[in-house]
Amino acid sequence: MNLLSYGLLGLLARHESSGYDLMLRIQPFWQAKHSQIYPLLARMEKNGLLSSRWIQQSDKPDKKIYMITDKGIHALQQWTHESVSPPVTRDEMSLRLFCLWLADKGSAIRMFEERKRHFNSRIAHLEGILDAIPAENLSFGSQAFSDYVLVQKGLLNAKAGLDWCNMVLKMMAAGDVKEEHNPFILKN
Amino acid sequence: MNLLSYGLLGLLARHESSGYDLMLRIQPFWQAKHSQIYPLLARMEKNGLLSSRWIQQSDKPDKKIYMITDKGIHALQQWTHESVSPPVTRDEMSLRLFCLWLADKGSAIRMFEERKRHFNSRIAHLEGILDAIPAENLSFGSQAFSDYVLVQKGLLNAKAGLDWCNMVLKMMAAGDVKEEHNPFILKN
DNA sequence: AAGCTCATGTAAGTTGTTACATGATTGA
DNA sequence: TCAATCATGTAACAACTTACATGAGCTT
Repeated sequence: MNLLSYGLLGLLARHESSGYDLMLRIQPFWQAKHSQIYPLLARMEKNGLLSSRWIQQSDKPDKKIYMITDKGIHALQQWTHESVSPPVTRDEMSLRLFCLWLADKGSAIRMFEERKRHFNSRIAHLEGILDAIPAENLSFGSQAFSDYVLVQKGLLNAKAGLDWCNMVLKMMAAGDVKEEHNPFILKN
Repeated sequence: MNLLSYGLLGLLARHESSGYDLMLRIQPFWQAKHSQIYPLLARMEKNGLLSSRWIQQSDKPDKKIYMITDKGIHALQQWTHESVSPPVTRDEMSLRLFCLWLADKGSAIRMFEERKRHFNSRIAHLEGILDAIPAENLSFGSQAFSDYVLVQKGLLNAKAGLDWCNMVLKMMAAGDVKEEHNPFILKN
């Protein structure tokens, strides 16, 4: 039982869905390809955490719907009591910044503009999800509250990233203004 | 040549260092264990991107110092021209939030408090790095500018995460206040 | 005496990516 | 007609983690 499998279990605890659908639902919060998800679901079913049935569709390909079992619910609740491991972020851009000093300004600007586009589309996507969350009953035990909290996590993060890009672009535009007079350089 | 190897190349372009030191230097921005770094450095040396020499130490174990070769510098500069792939974040907490609605409030609060501690220690660590960056010559081509930008990236991110934790904790403390009157629920 | 830091490596296992494989329907 | 979406799977490979292995010096 790895972290991804608990994520899938958490999604299936809300409502049954196909592997394809799970892949799409988990995407914004945990990147996983279908080639990782399908075998994992099969293994989880073999271990009795899930059950499945096939749904025939006339217009689209048939699909396999997974649903969580009592054993699955139990495993999920056990997991809730364990401590959470710290986040792992692997961002090529961080590594790129190690050698920003030997890059030309033009390609640096393009890199930050590209990252701004990334954050803007992520913000748009998450705000779309946010709009779909029912505003009534946003109290602790509700699924809407879970969703709200999770989407805000991504949203605040993406906005911080966007702010950072804008800060850096302004600093680069300010050019060779001496740092004593540069309003962008703030230690704290 | 994977992303991590470019990261190591970027660090070695500044100054030569040991595998152990590289592991520590890369840690705050890309989590990698020594067991991944040592074989990678050996492979990079075999491919002519790095060279190495042993340094004897009397008080501590001997160490192997790697330095970047001309071929390594060239590879690094090539990489600078390629497009940057989007960040990948794997945070168990996001998955945990999928099923926040079936957790008890007490363990939820503990989870957020733990995450606050994580962000606080990360902020303290990054501010330590920030203080070591020379404030003079923070203009584009300098290593100090690279460092400043990179540390700000992590810092703004951690601060956004901390704000998010505090927001959620306040929402939970507000309890069953109806959402129309709850000042913490803001769409946008 | 026990555990941490420094220091380098290997072995075995898990996780994640890319590519292969198929095939109908819908929209540009 | 070309590409995308829906839908499920396998195979091969790359990336990453955990555990094994060693050993001196320093701190509690």
